[in-house]
Amino acid sequence: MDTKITQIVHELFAIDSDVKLTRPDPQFGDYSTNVAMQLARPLGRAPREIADELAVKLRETGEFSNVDVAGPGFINFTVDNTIIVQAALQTNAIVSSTSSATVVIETNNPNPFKAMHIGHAFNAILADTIANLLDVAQHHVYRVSYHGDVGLHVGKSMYSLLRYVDGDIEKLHVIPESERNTFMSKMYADGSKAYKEDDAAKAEIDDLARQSFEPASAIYVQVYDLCKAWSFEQIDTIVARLGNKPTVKRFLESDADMYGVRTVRAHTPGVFQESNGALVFEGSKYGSFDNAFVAGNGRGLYAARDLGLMQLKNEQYHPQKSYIVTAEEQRDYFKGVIAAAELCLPELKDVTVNISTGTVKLATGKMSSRDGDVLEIGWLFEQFKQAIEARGGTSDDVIAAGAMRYQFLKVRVGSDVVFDVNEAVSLTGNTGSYLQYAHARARRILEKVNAGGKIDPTILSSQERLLLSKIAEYGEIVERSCRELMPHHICTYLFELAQEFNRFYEAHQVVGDEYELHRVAIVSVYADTLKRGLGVLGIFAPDEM
RNA sequence: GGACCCGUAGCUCAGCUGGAUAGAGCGUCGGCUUGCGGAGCCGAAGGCCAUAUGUUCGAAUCAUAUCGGGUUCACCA
Repeated sequence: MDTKITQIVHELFAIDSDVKLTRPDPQFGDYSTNVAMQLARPLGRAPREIADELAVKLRETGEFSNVDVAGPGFINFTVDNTIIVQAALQTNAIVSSTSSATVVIETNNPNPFKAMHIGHAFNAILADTIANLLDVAQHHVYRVSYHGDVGLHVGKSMYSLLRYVDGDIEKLHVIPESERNTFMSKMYADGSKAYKEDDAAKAEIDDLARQSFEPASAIYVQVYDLCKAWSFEQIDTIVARLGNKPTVKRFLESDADMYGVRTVRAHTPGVFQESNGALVFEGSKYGSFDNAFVAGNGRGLYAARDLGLMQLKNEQYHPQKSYIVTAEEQRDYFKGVIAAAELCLPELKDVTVNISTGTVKLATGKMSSRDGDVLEIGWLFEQFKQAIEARGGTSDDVIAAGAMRYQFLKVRVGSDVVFDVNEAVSLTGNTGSYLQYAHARARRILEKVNAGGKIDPTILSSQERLLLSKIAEYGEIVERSCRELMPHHICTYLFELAQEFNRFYEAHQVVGDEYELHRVAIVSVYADTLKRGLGVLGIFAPDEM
């Protein structure tokens, strides 16, 4: 349709224009373009005059049932019902503008030896959904995870753990699986506290941190290996519970370290400078800040490991793009690491992209792991469950996860999420539960009747037309979400879609009506579209709840 | 202090590749109700889109400045 208009503009005014059709307020028509106003300047003529001239030609094509010029020079199009119905039935035609690429994305990266909280859930859910978008865009997607299994935080946990075990690993084995997360969380918190308050403990923890690279005792190895395994089990379980798709590989900092350090050394001097024994990258020249990649004691730091990780990913997958989703605190930091990586390894140019998220704040106040004021993910599941059951519904993890995912995904990537448990759990308004319910309700109608009817364009009511037109918009919305890697567009759309359906539903009887076959067909397309959209968000669309 | 991000209704947010009267949800107030699942629908009130200047036929959207908030600034991760 837009190419047709471009063509007419060219014939009439000999100008190449970039005609984009937008969806105006329904009162104006089905589609709209402001091309006349854009042409006003180059042509030196009044926009309405140009619009009128274009409108005449456009009417002659016979493709539109109505062409209007309105306002300062908009051209509004109304198409025939047949076109609306056709478009609603062909929503899967998402044209991917770019050709398929190989893409790597970290869909979760919590550290072992620490507990997972709501912030980890946010990161994992968003990253996984972005991976879904990359899937939809026909890329070859590898979902991976990355975990910090070495360093200071390990030292802190090991300090408490070794004291707890006191030479007897059996003391860990007797801890029931259900209590491990809390236990590990406490171990880390205790070690953290000791590190801050006690100089002797600090020295010991520093040594235990060093041992995460080169263990000095058999018991260290035993405890470390067991707790690390526990952590990964825990992480995998929770991430799956959140509705994330499985990852294909787990990268570890302990593996990345060697690669990174070697690369840093190979480019010193040059990319890196030596300063008091440390190897430093002058990130301040690249919109970041000066940062040590290798410490004065020769040990690799976080940045070196991220650099090494980029190499590992490249060796394994040779991706055209590699996405890392992190909190905004790491934004400048990653700018530096990426700049350094591109200088050391030209083949990594323009590959790694850091997508930074906002922070999760609790409506009750700031979240702080130090004060223990964090929302534990298991607790959150329980809250959703209770709220749904309080409404007389039955809930399982899949439904609770859907509600949770939506809460995180509905805001623009980069915005903070203010997580109000009561609001998230309220189940009314713009929530995942509303959409899940909307889907279940539509499915229940479909259960009661025979399918096989067809939508009849000649009898569309205004509500039916609005609903079908909204359904037809699906492809455009998903395309935009994929292009921008912003899932929230889909959330906004699906909510509007469900609202449109509820208006239709309020106005029309489906079952038993003389137009039953026609309406059932509409409900069916609607339910499928809603389900598909929720699917992209990783939200399960239940048939009943 | 430097760099980056943000400031839209009482609250939480969309809208930002410049376009028609700035939209939702929650909350408030008022309707609908013998219903295919009311977790709904309809309506009302509520906005100098932080402020100022500029660019433009046209600015919530772009630019500059100011004010207010956040993040970050090497041997932690």
